Amino acid sequence: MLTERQRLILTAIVDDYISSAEPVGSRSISKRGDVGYSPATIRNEMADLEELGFLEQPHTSAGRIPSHKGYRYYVDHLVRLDDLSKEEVHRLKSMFAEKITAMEQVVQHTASTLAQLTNYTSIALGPGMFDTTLRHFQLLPLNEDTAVAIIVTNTGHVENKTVAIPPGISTSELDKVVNLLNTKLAGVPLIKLRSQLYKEIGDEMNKYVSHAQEMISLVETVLSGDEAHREVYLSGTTNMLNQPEFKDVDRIKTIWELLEETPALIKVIGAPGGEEQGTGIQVRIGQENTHAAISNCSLITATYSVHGQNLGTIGLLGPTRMEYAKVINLMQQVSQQLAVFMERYHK
Amino acid sequence: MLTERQRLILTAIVDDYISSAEPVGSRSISKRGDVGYSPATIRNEMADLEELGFLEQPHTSAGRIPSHKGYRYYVDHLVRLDDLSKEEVHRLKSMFAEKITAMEQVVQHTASTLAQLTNYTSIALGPGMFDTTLRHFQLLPLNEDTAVAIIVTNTGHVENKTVAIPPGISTSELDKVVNLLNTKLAGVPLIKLRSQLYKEIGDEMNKYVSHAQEMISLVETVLSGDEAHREVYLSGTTNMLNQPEFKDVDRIKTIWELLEETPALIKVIGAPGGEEQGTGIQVRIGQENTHAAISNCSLITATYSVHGQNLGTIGLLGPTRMEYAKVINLMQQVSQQLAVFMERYHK
DNA sequence: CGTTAGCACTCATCGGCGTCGAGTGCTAAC
DNA sequence: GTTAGCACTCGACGCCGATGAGTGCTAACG
Repeated sequence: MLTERQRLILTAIVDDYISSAEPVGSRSISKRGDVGYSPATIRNEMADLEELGFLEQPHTSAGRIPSHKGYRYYVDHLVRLDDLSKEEVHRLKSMFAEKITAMEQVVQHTASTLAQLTNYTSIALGPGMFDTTLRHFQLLPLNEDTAVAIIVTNTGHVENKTVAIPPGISTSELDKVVNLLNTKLAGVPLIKLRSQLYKEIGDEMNKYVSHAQEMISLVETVLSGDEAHREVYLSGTTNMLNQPEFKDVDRIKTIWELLEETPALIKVIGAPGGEEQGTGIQVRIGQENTHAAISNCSLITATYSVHGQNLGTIGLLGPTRMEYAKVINLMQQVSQQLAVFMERYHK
Repeated sequence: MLTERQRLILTAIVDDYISSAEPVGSRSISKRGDVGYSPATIRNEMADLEELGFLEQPHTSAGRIPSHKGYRYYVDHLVRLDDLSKEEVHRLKSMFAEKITAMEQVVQHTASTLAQLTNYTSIALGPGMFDTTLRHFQLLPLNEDTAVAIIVTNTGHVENKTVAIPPGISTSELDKVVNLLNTKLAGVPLIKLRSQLYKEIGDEMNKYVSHAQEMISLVETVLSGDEAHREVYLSGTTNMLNQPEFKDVDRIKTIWELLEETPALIKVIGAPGGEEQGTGIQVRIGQENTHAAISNCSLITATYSVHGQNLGTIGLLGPTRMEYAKVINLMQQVSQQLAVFMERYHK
């Protein structure tokens, strides 16, 4: 579709613009050395590229900047993934070489390191509970009308919730119920927990426990909402402010409001988008993002999974003028390392 | 120190500036009606007030704005606390009328409501563990080399941490240790937990448990760091961007970096400052704040406590040009309501 | 003697205007 | 096909002068 020369020039323009943030003119491309043509020739090609929709001009007498389509073509066909710097490799390795820690911590730490290495904002979606199972359930009374309920999953995730104890229930009855739950429901996937509740232990409850109905609804309260509950970790949010495209407060504001809104964020980061050559890395450029607030941002995401089961996502958010080569490269590395870690962790 | 008329004029200027964010001139004060003097007279008084350090002039031919000293005097002597609006009262009441929930949730919810009502940024320092005691300790193996440790306090707070199990330790031994800890250390204040560890159970461990040393250091790992660990909840961070004084990106940046840095934030919010007439409300204006990033902000904090024991703090951060009357009023209400809630909660 | 009207003065803001220069598109020559 | 040359466009920048809000001072007023 594009001639070799056009690809060469487009690459040069995108690279230039990524590092300078200013419209790039024919003269500066010509001077770079890697494109051996005069400004005039380059100008002709640039006019063609603009007609084809890969470039645009902020105003008549300015240089060109890549359009979304231009970035997309660049990411899909032109970007060259050079090697990571030693520092980057070191930082990544050391992260996964640490002592055994909770899965969530690793994800969080990874995201924060990515934000530091790239100077963009990282958004990490913590592991979901799709295939996690109940490891342990506990109900600890704090006083006569309150108790704290604790759920531990096989992945080591701990959820807790304070609940009211229905009046007239003794401690021994609570214990009985908790024991019943642990023996009958241990190993059951969290998402099936509520449906299994009646099936497995409804009868026994009615037989052995007074106030059975109250107890069941108590347990239901504890379980409710937890399936959908996902942690979102943000890091490097102030990095955004370093980018010249966000020197305007209004633009920051809409983005920031999105970042504060966890559910919207989950939707944004989870949406499907352009996939980068089957590596699980997705690149969403500008309006390819579902949310208007980041329609002039690019979001690059990597998912982490175990046994083919997608657990969560790590994303990097920056301007469309993003260092795609560096970021995609980093993401690939991280994705691989995370996969190894998860395999080991889940055994 | 100031004449009645000076106080009247200072009040008018501060009020005006708070609502308009622009230097206020003699003419506009005169026109307000509540100060029955001509612009000329007011000009004379303004010159005096400036000489005394209560006002300053951005440039020669502009109006006056309050200096830090001016704000301080206003807050200490002039501010009039009018009644809260019905909506505000309603929001506050409904917050504490909710069902029994975890203390942390109430604090968090309170802070977020304050941010919404005031359009400033709220910073809440979660309850510390000063007088909380150990309610329950648990160690759940996830696989042969990892376990998740859970600590529950008498206030219903749950901490958890994933730890490595020293090789060669059986499940039954773990159980033995956990039981020992629960029977011997339940009710012990968290801050004394580590020191009591050796005293109370060192002997028994050595007697009944193999690998005693490893087990003790395992438990120590679990306990380490938790005493100092405080949750910080932010809310309404984007509200900052609505203030005209923060339309400049650089200023936002330094503030935001502070907000991202939990330990620094704890220090800032916990520092002592000007106290408002013995109500526990503290007002820190401009450079009274310990951190340079917020030297042109005001921070108003209220502490919540139980039995005279200070548990945590809720703060509101805004420009020095803050609606002191409204905010102080709200804070007083919240502080009282929180105290009642905590009393009830702690019983 | 406190208060106020009058007036000259200061200074930030804003729109208009000319200059500058980066970059383009077109044409003609190589 | 490539490139030098050139006229043209247009945003950025700096320099006015006008405008107007606000001041400080002085003199008059009750």
